[in-house]
Amino acid sequence: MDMRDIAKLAGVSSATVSRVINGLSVVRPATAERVQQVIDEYKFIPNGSATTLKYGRSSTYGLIIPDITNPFFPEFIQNFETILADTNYNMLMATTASHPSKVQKTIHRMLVSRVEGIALLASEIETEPIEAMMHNRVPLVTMDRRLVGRGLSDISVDSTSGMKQAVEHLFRLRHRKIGYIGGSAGPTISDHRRDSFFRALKEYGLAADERFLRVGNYRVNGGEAAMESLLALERRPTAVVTANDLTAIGALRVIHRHGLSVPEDFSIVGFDDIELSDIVYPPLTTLHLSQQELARKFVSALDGFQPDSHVQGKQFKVETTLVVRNSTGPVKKRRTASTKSTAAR
Amino acid sequence: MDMRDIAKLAGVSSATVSRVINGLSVVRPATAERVQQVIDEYKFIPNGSATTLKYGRSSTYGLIIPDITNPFFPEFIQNFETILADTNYNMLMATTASHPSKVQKTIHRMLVSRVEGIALLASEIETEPIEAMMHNRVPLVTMDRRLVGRGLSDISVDSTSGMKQAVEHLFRLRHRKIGYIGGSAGPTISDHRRDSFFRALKEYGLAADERFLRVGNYRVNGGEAAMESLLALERRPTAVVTANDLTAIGALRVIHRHGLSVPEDFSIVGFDDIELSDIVYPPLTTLHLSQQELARKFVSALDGFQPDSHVQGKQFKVETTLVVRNSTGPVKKRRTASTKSTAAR
DNA sequence: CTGAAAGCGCTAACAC
DNA sequence: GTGTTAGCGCTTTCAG
Repeated sequence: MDMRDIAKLAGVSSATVSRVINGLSVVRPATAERVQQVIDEYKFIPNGSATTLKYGRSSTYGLIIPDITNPFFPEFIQNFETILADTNYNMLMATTASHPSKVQKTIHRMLVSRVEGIALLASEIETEPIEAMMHNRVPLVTMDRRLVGRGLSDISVDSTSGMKQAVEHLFRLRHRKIGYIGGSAGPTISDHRRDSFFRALKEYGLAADERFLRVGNYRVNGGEAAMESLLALERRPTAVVTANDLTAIGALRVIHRHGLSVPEDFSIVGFDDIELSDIVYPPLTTLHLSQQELARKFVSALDGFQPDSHVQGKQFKVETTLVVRNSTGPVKKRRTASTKSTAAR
Repeated sequence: MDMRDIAKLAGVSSATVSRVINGLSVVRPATAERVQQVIDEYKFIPNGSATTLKYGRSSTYGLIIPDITNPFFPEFIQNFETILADTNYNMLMATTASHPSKVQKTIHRMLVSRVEGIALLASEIETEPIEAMMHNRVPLVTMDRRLVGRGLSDISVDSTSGMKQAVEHLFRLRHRKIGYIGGSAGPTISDHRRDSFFRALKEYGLAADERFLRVGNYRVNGGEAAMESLLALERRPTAVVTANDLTAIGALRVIHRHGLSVPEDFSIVGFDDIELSDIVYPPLTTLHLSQQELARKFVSALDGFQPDSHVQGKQFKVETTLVVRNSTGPVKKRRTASTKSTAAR
C-alpha cells in the first residue's frame, strides 16, 4: 500500500496525496478531506525511507551513551528524547560499555541509517578515528571534551562557579580540611572538575592538600574505595567534595559502615544532582546541573549545523549551582578524633 | 558519493561494489580488494535508506519505555541494545511520560521509519488504538499485559515461584504478619504480583490480612506513603513484601525516619533486583529478575515473526528467584510493641 | 565473475 | 488546484 494506491482510491494523483500528508495548503479542502478519509480508512502510513532517500533527511539523531546504568544518563536521555519528539524527530540510541570498538561500529551503523547528527556522551573516548569516519557528513556533538572543530561541537559543564559555591558553603561551616574524590584519571572532565575545586580552595585561602586527594571512577565502588583510604588517614579531612553523586553515595556508604554519621562527623558534597541524590540518606548537598538545559544545548548544537557544510563547531557551557541538602553541616568540635583514627580497614 | 562513484573509481560496476560491501563471495578476491581500497580511501558509507526502500527492511527495532528514570528500564535497555548491536540492528527509542497520546505519535513515527518491530514496555497503556495503527505491519511485543493476538506477543514476569520463595523465607524467620505494598492500581502486572503473594501466603497457612495491604505506584514516594500508613497501625506487620525495589526503598526510608531499623524491627522484600537494591542500606532481599533473559525474550519475540504475516503471537514467561541480602531477618521478640505503635505520622 | 537495468515510494519541478 | 514525471541509491535478477 503506497501513495499511488491511496491516490487511486481517492480519485486523485499521488502528488496530491503527498501534499495532503504534508499539509500543503494548496489542496482544495474538499479534496484534502476525501484523501484523508481514504488514508484513515486504510490506516495508511507513508514510507519514510523513500523520503529519506530522496532528501537525505531522516529526521533522526543518534545518541551514544557510555553506561546507561549511571543514573545521570537516563535523566539526560529523557530530556533529549522529549525535545526531539516535540519536533517529530527520532532518536537512535546505543550504549557502549566504554568499548571503543563498539563505538566505531555504532557510528557506522548510524551513518548508514543517515542520522542527521550524533551526540556522543563518552568523554573518555578518543575521537580521532570517529572524526575520520564522520568525514564532516553530519555534526558530532560531544560532552565535556572541550574540543571543537569542523562539524564538531562540544557541550561542557562549567564547574567553576559551582565549586566556588561548594567551597564557600563548607568554609562557612568552618571546614578547613576539605578532601576531594575525583573521577577516573584521564578524561578532560575529571581534570576540569578537580582543577576548579583547587581554584576554589585557593580563593578561600585553603591549601590543596595532596593527601586529601583521591581518584575515583564516577561509580559507587570508586567512591567507596577512595573514602576507605581517606578514613585510614591519621589526620582526616572534615569534608569531602566528589566528582559526581555516585561517588558521593559510595563515600556515604563507607562512612556509615564505619559507624560515623553524615553530616555530624563528615560533610559530603556531590556533583550532578541526579534524582537519587535526594532519595539517599541523608539527601546530598550537591552541584545541580540542569539536565534540561544540557539536552537543549545538545539539540541546538545538532540543529544549528548546515548539512554538509564544513562549518566550525561551537563550544557550549552549562553552569552548575550548589543545592544545599543534609549531607553538609558544621565541623564538629573535635574530641576523640585522634583516638579513633587508626582503626579503619 | 554513491556506489556508482566508487564503481567508476575502481573500474567496476555498481553491482560489484554492492557485492563487495555485502560480502558476497562471488567476487574475485583481486577485484574485491581493489573496490575495498577505494571505499576505504573515500570513507564511503552506503546509504541505508535506499536498501530500506527497496527491501522494506530497516534493521531497526523500536523500543518504548514509560519512565526511564525508574532504574529497572535502563538495565533493560542496556541488555536489549547490546543484543541488537551484536546483530547489527539499530534501536529507535522513545519514552512516554505514560502519556498515551505521545505513544500514538511515537509509534506512528516508528512505523514511518519502517522499524521491523516494536517493544512496548508500558503495561498500563491501552493498546487497542495502537494495535489498530500497527495493522499487523510489524510485531508488537508488550510486557506484562498477558494478552497475545495476531502479531502481538507478550513477555510476562512469573512471580509465582519467587513469591513463594519469599514467603517461605519470611515464614522460616518466624514472620506471621506479612504486609504487601503493591504497584499502582490498574495494570495486570500489579494484580498478578499481588495475587501470587496471596497464593503464597495461603500455601503457608497464613491469612491475607486486608489491613496489611497497601497500594503504591512503583516509585519511592509510593512506598513511603504506604509504609507510613502501615506504621500508623496499632497492630503492625513484622515484614512487608513490595511490588518492586523502588517501593521497598521508599518503605526503608520511612522505617529509618521513624528511628526503626531493618531487619531488626522490620523485614522488607523487594522485587526486580535492580542494581540499586544492592547499594541501598541495608542491601535488599529481593526477587531477582534476569534482565538479560528478559531482553533476549523480547528480541526473539520480535525476530520470530514473519514480516507481514498474520501469525499469532506468543506468550513468554520469565521466572523470578529470591535473593537473600540483609533487609530480612528473624522476628524480634516483642516487648514494647504496643507502647510505641501510635506515634507514627 | 561481472555488468545492465528495473524498481522500491516519495516529492518537487513543471505543465496544464 | 491538480497531474505527470524524474530520480534519490541500492540490490538483484538476467545476460553475457
